[in-house]
Amino acid sequence: MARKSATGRIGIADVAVKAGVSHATVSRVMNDNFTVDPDIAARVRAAAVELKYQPNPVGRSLALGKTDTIGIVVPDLANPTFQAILRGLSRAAAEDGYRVLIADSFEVSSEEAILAGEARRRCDGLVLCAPRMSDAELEEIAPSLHPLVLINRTTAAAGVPSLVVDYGQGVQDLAEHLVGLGHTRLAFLAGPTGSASNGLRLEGLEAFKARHADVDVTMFDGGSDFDTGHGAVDAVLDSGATGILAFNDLVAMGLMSGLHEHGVNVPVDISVTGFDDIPFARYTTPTLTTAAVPIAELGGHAWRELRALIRKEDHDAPVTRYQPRLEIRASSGPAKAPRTAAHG
Amino acid sequence: MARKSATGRIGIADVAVKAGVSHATVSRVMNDNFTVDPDIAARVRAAAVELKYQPNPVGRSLALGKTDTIGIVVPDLANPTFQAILRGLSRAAAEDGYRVLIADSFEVSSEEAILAGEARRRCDGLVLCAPRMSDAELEEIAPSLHPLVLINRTTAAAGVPSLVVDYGQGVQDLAEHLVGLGHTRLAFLAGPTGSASNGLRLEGLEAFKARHADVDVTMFDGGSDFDTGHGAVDAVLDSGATGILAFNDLVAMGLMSGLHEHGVNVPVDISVTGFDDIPFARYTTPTLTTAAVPIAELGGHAWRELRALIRKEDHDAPVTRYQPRLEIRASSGPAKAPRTAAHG
DNA sequence: ACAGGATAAGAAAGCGTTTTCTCACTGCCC
DNA sequence: GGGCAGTGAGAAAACGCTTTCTTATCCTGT
Repeated sequence: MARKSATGRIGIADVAVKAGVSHATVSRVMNDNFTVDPDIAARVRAAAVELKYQPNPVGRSLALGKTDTIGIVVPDLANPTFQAILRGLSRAAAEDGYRVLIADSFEVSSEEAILAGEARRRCDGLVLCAPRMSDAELEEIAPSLHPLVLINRTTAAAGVPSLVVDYGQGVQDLAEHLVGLGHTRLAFLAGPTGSASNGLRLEGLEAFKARHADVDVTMFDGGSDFDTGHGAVDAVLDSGATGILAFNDLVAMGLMSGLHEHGVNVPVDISVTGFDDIPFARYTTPTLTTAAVPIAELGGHAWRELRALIRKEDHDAPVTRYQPRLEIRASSGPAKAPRTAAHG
Repeated sequence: MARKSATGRIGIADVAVKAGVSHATVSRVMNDNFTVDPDIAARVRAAAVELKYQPNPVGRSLALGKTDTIGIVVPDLANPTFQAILRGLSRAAAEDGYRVLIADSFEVSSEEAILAGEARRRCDGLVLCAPRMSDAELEEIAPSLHPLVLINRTTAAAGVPSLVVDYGQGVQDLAEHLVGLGHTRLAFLAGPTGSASNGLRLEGLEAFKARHADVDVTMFDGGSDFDTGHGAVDAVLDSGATGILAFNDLVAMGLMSGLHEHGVNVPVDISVTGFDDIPFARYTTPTLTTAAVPIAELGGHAWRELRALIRKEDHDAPVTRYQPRLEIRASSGPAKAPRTAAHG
C-alpha cells in the first residue's frame, strides 16, 4: 500500500505515514537538518529506503527556485568544436552536481532567441555558444537570459562574461608561418557567413595583408565541413596559391583529401593549414599544421564563470581571450622555388 | 509594478491582476482553452505580451506531471558514436517539442545506475546508451527507469525496446572481405573490456573462425580511441598479420597513422579495416574500409521508440537489429603473394 | 516550584502552474 | 414567468517539495 493515489509514485507523504511523522520531518531528515531527533531520523531513513523513496526533483525545484541544471545552446551539434565545449562543460558542471540540457539550433539563427529563452527558464543559467543572432538581438535578450556566459561572442549587455578565442591572431600566426616558409601566394577558405569566428579570422587577415603588401591572399567562400574543403580543390588549384589557410581542421582535411585525389602532394606542392587542432589533426596524412585551441578547457572555464554568476559571487564579467598556439606539423613545408606543375 | 514580490519574476498572478481576471482564466487562455470569452482572452493576451510573461516550466511540470524532457546516459561523450546518437536523438526529439538532458558517466560503470535514476526523475523518459553495468543490475533497475530505451544492449526486463547494431555480423563481413582478398593471417584489435559491442564482435569472430579453420586470427587487447590503434603498431607488425580488423574507425585511424610512421604501406603491405563509418573514414589516406552503421538514424529511431512509450501507445518492445553495411574503400587490398619486408 | 528559554516536531503557507469544483448568469422553452 | 440546461469565470485544490510559523515539551536557574 505504499503506492500513493495520485501519481502512483512514492512521495514524501508515504514515507511520513510509514515512519509515523509529518511531511516536514521527512523533508528535514532528507536534507540533513540536524534539528531532528536521531531516533526519529533513523526511523525516517529506514522507511525511505524500504519504500525506495527518491525525492521528486520537480517539486524540489519549485520550492527551492533552482533546478541544478544549466543549458547550452549550440548552432550545430555536429561540429566537433561545439561537441568538445559541451563535453568540457558537462564534465565540469557534473563535478558540482549540475546537469546540462542541450539545445541545438541547427544553424537557424531565427530560432535561437526562442530556444535560448525556453532553455533558460528550465535552468539556472545558460551558455550561449557562438550564437548566430545579430549583435542587437543578442544585446536585447541578454538580460532576460542572465546568468549567461557567452562563447566566441561578446555583447555590450552588462554582467555577461565572454570567452573568446583569438581567431584573428591565430590566422595571422598561420599566415606568418607560411610566409616564413617562402610562400607568397596564399588562399583563405572562409567559414560560414555570419559566423563571428569567421569574421575574426577575416579581420586578422586584413591586419596581415596590411603588413605584407607583397603577399597575395585569395579569398574563397566557404563553410565549415569536409565537403567545403573537398569541393574547393579545383578553385584552389586554379588560384595558383601554394599556401592554403582553411577555415578549420575539417575543411583542411577535406581539402587535403581532394588534393590527394588530384595527385597533388601536400606539403611539397601545396601547404595546407587548419584551425582548432581537433584530435584527428595529428593523425591525418600528412599530419595537419594548425592553430591549437584549448577547446575542452573552454567548456570547463565556461562552467566556472557561470557558477560564479549563479552563486552571485561578485564578478566583473570580463572577456577572457584565448590565444591559439601554432602546431606545426607535416602539412606545411617550404614553397618550391619555381612553381612546377603538380605531378600526376 | 509588474514585478512580483517573491521570486522577482513575472508570474501568472501578475498577468491576472493586469488583465483584471483570475489566475485560472489566464491559464486557460495560455493553453488555448476555448471556453473563455474572446474579449477577455484578448485582454489577457495583451497583458501577457506587455508584461513579457513566460510561463514557468517548473510549475507547469509539477502540475502536469511531465517535463517535456528526455534524458540520455552515455559512457563517454568523447566517443563519436555516442555524439552521433545524441545528435540524432536531439534533433528528432526537438521536432516533437522535447529537450534532452545529457548524463555522461565517464566510463565509471558504478555511477551509471545512480546517474540514470537521477536523470530519469527529471525527465519523461530515458535512453541508455551502451550501458556498462552488469546484466543483472540493468535488469533490476530497468523497471524504475521506464519509459526506457536501450541502445546496443538488451535486457530481460519487460517493456524495454532495444536498438542493437549487429556488430557480430559486421565483423564477420569484414573478415570475409579480407579473406576474399587473399589474407590468411588476421588480427583483431579489441575494444574496451566490458563493452557489450566488443563482446558481440568477439562472438562474430568465433563464428568466423568456426567457418575458416585455415585462417589465423590473433587477438589484441585494446580500447576505443586513436591511441589504442597507434600504440598497437609494434604488436601488429610482430604478429605477421596482413589483415587487421580494428575495433572501430578511430582505432583503425590510429593504427594507420602509426603504420605510416613506420613506412608500412596500407593497403599494399597491410590491410586495415575499421567499424562505424564515422564521417572521417572517407577522408583518411588511404580512405578506410569499414562497416557502416546508420548511427544518426539510430538516435532518431530511439526517440520514436521512447515517444511511443511516453504516449503509452501499445507496443511490443521489440529488439531492432541494425545490419552494418560493408564500405569497401582503399585501406584494404589484395594480400601480397609472398610477404616481403616493409619498405623503409 | 515556577517562569523563561531552548528545542523538536507538527501545521500550514508557500513555490507557479493546471484543473476540478462551484456558482452566477444568460437565454430558452413550456 | 419560472425552472433548467448551458456557458463562462472565479475559488480552491492539487502537484511534491521546503520552510516558516506555531506549539508542546523539557530543562534550567533562582
